[in-house]
Amino acid sequence: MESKQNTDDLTVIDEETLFVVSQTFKALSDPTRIRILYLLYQKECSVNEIAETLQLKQTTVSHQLRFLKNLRLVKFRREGTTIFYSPDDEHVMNTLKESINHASHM
Amino acid sequence: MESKQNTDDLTVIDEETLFVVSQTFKALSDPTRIRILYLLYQKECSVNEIAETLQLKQTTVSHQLRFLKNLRLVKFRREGTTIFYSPDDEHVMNTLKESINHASHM
DNA sequence: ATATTATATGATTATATGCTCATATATGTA
DNA sequence: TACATATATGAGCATATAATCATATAATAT
Repeated sequence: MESKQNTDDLTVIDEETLFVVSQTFKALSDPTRIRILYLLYQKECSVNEIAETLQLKQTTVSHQLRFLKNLRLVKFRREGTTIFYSPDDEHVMNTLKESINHASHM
Repeated sequence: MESKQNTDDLTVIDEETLFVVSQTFKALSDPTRIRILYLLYQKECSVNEIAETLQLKQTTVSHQLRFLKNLRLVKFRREGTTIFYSPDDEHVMNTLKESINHASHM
């Protein structure tokens, strides 16, 4: 782990790691994004499929997909006019699944 | 897992789980809270120790600790006028540590 | 070229968030 | 009691965020 140590032997998180980690958790901190990711985890979906399944506006889904795309948490492929999205970060998806499991067993 | 299934066999996250999970990740989505939690993971600290170590205002630390306390992510004990904080959710701390490790190895 | 369908983008608005200041509360001590 | 120290709280402000509307872009078919 990239880190510095002070005189008390405390490990300090470097700036870049702090940024990446906080951004990643921010992606998972919104109910809409969680629902989208969890849906994609189960099934590759088009934008409209996501919107219909989760009862969201198409633009809302599109905006959130852009967010997730920027963080490389989802990938996509085009088929005609339709674009299919799927998860693209195994580690983050595992974290999400684990947390959902943990929370739902409380 | 508490869940419902629709005709496409898609698991939908129940409202309560969705709330808990998103709140938990929200706690980890802020750099200041990450730094506080990571410090407490290494060493039980008083409010002032946290503030001095991380170069934060005492009030800032106190507000963030209240946030973390409400989610039961930290616990505390009193010793005179000093209050010592420490982590109180092993699962969340493991998630945080794992993510920091993962991100710092990129 | 025009129409249709799917998706993306920009602007706007309402709400949430995090930090700071001033101040309150709590404990211990002279 | 009065004072000092540690921590907590409330209000205000600046910024971030998420949803929505209107509209743009892209691919396809007629």
